Amino acid sequence: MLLVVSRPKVLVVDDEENIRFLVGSALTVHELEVTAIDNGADALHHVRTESVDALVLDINLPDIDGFEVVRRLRASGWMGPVLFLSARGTTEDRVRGLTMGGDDYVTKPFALEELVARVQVALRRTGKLERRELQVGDVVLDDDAHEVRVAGEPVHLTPTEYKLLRLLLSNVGRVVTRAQILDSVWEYHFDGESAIVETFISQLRRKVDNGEEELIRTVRGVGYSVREPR
Amino acid sequence: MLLVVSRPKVLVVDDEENIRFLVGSALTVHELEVTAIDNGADALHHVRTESVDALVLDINLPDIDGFEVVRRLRASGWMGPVLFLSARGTTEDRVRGLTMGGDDYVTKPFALEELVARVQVALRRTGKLERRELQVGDVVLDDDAHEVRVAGEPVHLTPTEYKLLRLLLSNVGRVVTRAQILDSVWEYHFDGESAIVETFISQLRRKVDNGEEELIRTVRGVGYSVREPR
DNA sequence: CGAAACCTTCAGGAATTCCTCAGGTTTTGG
DNA sequence: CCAAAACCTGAGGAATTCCTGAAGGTTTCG
Repeated sequence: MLLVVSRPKVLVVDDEENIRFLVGSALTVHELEVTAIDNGADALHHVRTESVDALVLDINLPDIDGFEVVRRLRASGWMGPVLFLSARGTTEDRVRGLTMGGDDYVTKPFALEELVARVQVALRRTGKLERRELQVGDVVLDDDAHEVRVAGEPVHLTPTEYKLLRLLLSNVGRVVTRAQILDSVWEYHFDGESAIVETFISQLRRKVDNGEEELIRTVRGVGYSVREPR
Repeated sequence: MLLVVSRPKVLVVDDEENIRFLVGSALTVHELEVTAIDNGADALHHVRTESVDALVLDINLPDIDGFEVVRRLRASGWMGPVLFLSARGTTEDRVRGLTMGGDDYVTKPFALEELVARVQVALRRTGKLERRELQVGDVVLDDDAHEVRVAGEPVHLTPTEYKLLRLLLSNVGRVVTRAQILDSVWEYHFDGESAIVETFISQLRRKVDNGEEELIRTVRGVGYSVREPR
């Protein structure tokens, strides 16, 4: 059963088709609902009539300057976060002045991953994006805090233990093979004879498995799995 | 449902179109309600008939000198804060003499960021804008006073230490990676080999971390985080 | 210009984490 | 029921990561 939570809505405004496509794709892949517009006037109209949670906005637009777009939006009461895009050098000083506080800016060319990350940070700050958590039973893995809690109590895991638990939890109900584990947690592509997986599984169980009902199940000859919570 | 809180109103008076636009944009983006006027007479009229919480005022106006504008406003009982703009050198001495009673001045060319910050400080002083403080446990970072207090006692931080602490506190409950730190506090996009983050974390801990329960937690292999207060 | 404050690098040492090994336990198949 | 296979787990040295003081260089301010 899948509960579809309404996803945060991001409006991307840029006159370059190319940028719109790239940024739009990247954001969509990361579970955001994206609309793309190529000019300031339509963008203004869209924000005012639809609900928009965040704005990615080029400064050099064909009609209305990006700053002016934000100025007008603020004047009409829209308070959402804005991420400015600008070509390096041209407007850096102006941007710097405008982007204290909640807003942010990145200069082209930029790394898509970074841009996505910043949009997500902004959305989390405004509460539009929930925490990235994996939960099974009373074990919670919080990717933002990079912390694991068992029955509410924080439990300390080493980086490798964390990666392993993360892999298992994101495959609830499925068996993860030893090869998959080696491939994903370590970067071995070979395998063969190493008890390293067993060693870490063992440590994980000690830290995370609270006697009652075993969280990590051994599937003999195959790998390990975490059972779905009833 | 949207609750529109009334925003502080700022009047910008300058005869240069360019300045009006820049300053106006910067202030609007930062959630202030801005009106822009290009001469002294209209400015006088506006302040007297509308409600204005703060004034950004060029000294060299085409009609009435900026000083004179303020003199008359004070005479008619308007007590709001004034931020003078002046070209470097020309009137610095005179300004200095006039800006005792809570007013302030900046010389052109100025950084927008700085100007916005000063307007905000003035508005907070007069109670029109709430204070921005970040607090976790008994550590308080006061952005207006640019001051940090631990258990009530002021603690001196260098600018870089301050930025770092600010970054950590504004991401409570979330891990800030070493890369994010370098990106945000320094402006490195490159490298990975520098103990500089560790060095500053170390100094910060010495100044801010009062034995009891560690404020800044090391997340090995990832970065640092400040845990939410329980 | 000189002093003070600040930033940055470096290096030794401390703390943590990784990973192999070896011996024990459980499961499987005949 | 037995033997082999598969798995579990503790220990300890090696490797990595982090901490922190000191020293040199830079900037700021009077």
